[in-house]
Amino acid sequence: MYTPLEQVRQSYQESLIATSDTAIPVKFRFYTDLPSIVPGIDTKANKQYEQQFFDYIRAGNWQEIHQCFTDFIDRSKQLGENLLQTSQKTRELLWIASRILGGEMGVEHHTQFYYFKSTDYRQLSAEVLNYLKAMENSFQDHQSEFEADTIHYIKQFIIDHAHEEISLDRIGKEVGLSPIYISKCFKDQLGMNYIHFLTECRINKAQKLMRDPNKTLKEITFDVGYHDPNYFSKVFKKICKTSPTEYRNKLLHKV
DNA sequence: GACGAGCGCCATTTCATGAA
DNA sequence: TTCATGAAATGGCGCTCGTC
Repeated sequence: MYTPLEQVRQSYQESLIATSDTAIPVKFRFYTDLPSIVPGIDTKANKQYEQQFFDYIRAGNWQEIHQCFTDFIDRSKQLGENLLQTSQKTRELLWIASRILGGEMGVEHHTQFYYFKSTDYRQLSAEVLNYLKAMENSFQDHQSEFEADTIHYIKQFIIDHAHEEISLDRIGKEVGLSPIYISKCFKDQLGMNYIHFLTECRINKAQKLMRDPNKTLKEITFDVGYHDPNYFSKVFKKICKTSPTEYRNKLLHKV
């Protein structure tokens, strides 16, 4: 509960989340008591972890999603967090994952997050894994049903060859289709242009390469498929809202 | 490394055509 | 009618160069 008037908005938002499912068998819920996704670290870092978790869902990276939940439950157990609170936070994350899959990606699934019956952390882990398995199955069904094989192949081809000289012409020859037709299908099915997808692949790879402090930005520029460090810097800033140097400094805790 | 200007090429869009 | 492709116009991307 908040007393000052200026905190009404915060109170309202928290109430919306807390009351999102009336089927939960608890009388009271104290939102601020819920543990964070990574117990023991600050709020900002937690936000980053949560953002990464959402990216894993969007990318369909189920191995990492499983790992996130396992890590969260293990850490909560080690820190002696209350089981009910951990269970509630887990439900919240599952619910968000469900919203991303359904709302953003059109994945139909019928998993109901009523409540966990678990009486210890081991059972909680097992229940969560079951929920995740069901969600993953829905995701896989959706993929096979709606994503044409050709577009899937082209996506993989771009990911695998993003660091090379790549064009719609080359892809067209690879799959035996017109570059113009490929461009149209790509936009229709993925909602983004071919070049946008290619750029994101390159920037993602660059972000990973920046973890190596021995690699210069010039080297990374060439490693990801660009030929000009200046242009790479411009594209990186446009996509990431920060310069390559600033990003790397934050990554390596040099701020 | 960051930024801006300028240029050429390429991707996208729109419309049209032909084949099945 | 649908699918695959082509032509033309247009806008934006990618790059170079110069400067700080």
